[in-house]
Amino acid sequence: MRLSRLPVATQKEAPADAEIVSHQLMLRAGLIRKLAAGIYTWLPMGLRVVRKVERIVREEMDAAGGLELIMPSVQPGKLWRESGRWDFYGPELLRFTDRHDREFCYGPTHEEVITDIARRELRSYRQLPVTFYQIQTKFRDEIRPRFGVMRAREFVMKDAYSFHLDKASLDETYQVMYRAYSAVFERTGLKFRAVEADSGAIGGEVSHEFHVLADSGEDAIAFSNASDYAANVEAAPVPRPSGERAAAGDAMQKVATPGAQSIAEVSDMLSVPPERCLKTLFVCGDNDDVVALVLRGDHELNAIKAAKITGVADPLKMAGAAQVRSAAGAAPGSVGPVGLSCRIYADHAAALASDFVCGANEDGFHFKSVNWDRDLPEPETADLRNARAGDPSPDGQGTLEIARGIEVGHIFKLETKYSEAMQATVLDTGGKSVAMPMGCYGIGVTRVVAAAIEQNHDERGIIWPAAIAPYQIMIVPLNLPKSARVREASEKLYERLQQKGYEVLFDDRDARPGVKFADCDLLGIPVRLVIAERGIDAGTIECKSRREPDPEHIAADELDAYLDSRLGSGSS
RNA sequence: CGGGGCAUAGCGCAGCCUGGUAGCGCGUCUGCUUUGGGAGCAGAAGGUCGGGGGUUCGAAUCCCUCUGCCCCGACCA
Repeated sequence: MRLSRLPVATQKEAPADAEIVSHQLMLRAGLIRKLAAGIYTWLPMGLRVVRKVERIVREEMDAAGGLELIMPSVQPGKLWRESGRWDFYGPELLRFTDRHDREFCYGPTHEEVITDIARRELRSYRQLPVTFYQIQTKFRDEIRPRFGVMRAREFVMKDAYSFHLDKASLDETYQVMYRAYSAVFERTGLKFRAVEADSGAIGGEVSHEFHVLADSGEDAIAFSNASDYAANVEAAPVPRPSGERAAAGDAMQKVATPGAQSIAEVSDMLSVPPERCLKTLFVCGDNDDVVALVLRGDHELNAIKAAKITGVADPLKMAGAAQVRSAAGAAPGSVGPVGLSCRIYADHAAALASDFVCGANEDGFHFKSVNWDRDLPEPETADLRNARAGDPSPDGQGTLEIARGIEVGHIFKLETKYSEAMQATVLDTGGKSVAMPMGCYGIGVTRVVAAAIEQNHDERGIIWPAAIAPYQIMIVPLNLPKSARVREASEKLYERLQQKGYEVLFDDRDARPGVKFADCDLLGIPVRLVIAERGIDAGTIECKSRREPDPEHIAADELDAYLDSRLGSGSS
């Protein structure tokens, strides 16, 4: 590709509404353009990256036995009524009617359609197991699209669905997909981690998310420093601590804490460390009541764990100030578990505290030297908090560290949720009709592109891993208009490298060197080859890897070896 | 959905308070000079000031309204 023929110019400044670095760089480098909130055009340079990712995904899906198909993006509402999701899905589902006033939606996901396919095509256990997949544009009408294509409304996703005779077969395919996903992200050249995740509303079983590691990631993931264990923090269990509660000391005492609302303020005022200040959170119960959750001041409530407690509303909803006052008789900053009549659950660690501080349920007052069993009944205990760095790993090996991640893949077992609702059955070996257990496996293709940039960039621009770079090599001739030798040498090199199968950008513009270097860095092309009079005289080519600080001057006949070492063996 | 903000040239912004026919930087085009890290000089093109309505002799500017976009919040004890 000759840069002079690429009409999309790079930009020095990013639009003011681009918040995160990947969004800014994608705009500046001319990868994408916004059409509307959360809706983007992929320009030629950006599309190439999307295609690279798609190709890796497709190859690994095929290798794992997946069968590619494409389902419609527009889906009849009727199907969604069958599965029960028409009413359940909410405003994220973009709905509309056709001219005959029939209901339709733009697919945010394709369980209904694939289950419909399966129920029509699959009759016998002999056809199973089978995995279908597609790479397709989806639409979710997010409340608040942001971060460019990272959290867009329209996006490209690979979704796969597997169908089975029984649970054992599903488990087996799940493992196959787990390995396929690992292979996909391995090949992209990104640093990633597979983590245990909350499976959400469906099924109790553990699912796995694949995260691209990046400091800007929206998810926190916990992983052991001594084993393979890794989990989304929201799903990481915190085992009950083994220690004994220390003996109670002084008698409970009420102290004035005027103006002290937060744990930090109370802790400061009373000179008691946060871990011995217990906080009490009121959440909505199942039926109009409230439930009190007690945690150590230095711990964070885990909403997903809390919502799983019987009697607590799911999804979790914090009680309003009025509800708190009627339950505790004080404002949120001065409430505690002593004397409450509602149900109380204490996090394991909070239940282990002794001589602790908590709100006195009277505005502006706290209790000191409070002890379970002495000053208030032993609480029911539960795992309520987020895991944090330094906690013991749930698998018993090592301690946890926390990293940030961007969720780019998720695999989970649907079991028979859809096959039962939509009567997707096959005859088993005994001739009996059984609903097929299903698996569901997604990869956010366009999000992978953004995540790759979040993980790989510097102040000059993008640093593509070679496997997903839009082009592998940029030829930068200097003083092209005036030097026939430079023109000849660079044209020849351009020709030769393309012949070898490399994807090459040729900066044949009449621009100053600084402009060319800056664009090359911004675009993140892995290898830059500078052609100038000097090098021609010396018989060398200046080769620079985007990842390395300094160029190397390589003899012309060593070039292939250099490229091999930086890009892997040639061809695309 | 609640709260806040913004909308002026392709991009980044000023002008608005205090009404008088729109400006800066980058980019684009032409010419000359320049050519190893976003060059210099000279010239040029490009704007229904988001839409509609109102006030006024006169509105980018004041008022009303609509639309679009952005930010914050939806763990706080």
